[in-house]
Amino acid sequence: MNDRLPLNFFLRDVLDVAPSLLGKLLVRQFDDGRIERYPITEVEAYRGTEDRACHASKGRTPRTEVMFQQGGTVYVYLIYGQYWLLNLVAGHEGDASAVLIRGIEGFPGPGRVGRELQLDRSFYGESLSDSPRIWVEDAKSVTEFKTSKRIGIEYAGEWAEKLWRYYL
DNA sequence: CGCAAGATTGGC
DNA sequence: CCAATCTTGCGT
Repeated sequence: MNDRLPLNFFLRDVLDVAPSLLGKLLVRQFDDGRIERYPITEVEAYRGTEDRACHASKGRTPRTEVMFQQGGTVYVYLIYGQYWLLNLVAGHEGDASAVLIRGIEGFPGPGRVGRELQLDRSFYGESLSDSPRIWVEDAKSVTEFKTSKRIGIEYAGEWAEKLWRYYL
């Protein structure tokens, strides 16, 4: 099909939004007009200021600001000075939660996702409802998926134990 | 203003 | 196992 997910899809608890994104189509229209659709295969939920693994746990900063706003937007940031990681902000204003897109069909790994989609700083705050270059389309719901602890956040103490990684 | 650490990846 | 590469938040 070809329908963009409505804003409401993202205005739910991130623990509902994250697994719901599995199998959905991440769509990117590049500068040359080319459009690619990638089924989402792996995600992780980062939930609010309490979650020590979530960047929002640092409070409101220039970098985390978009997560504190209403969901349905893009949160990107550069990691290790090399990779732009893609997150989709979830929840209502103040929830400060987001879903990290860790893998899409053909491109496993958050860093590879950002590279394939040619992301950069300009995507920060982009609206998934209006953007002409990035959005998510509905697809047949996934009935089965796995969960595990989130990757690379050993510093988060008890929060590192949460099974908030969802993958096919 | 300096510095250590980071939701990673790829090469040795 | 470890370097690459640079932004960010925090301490001085």
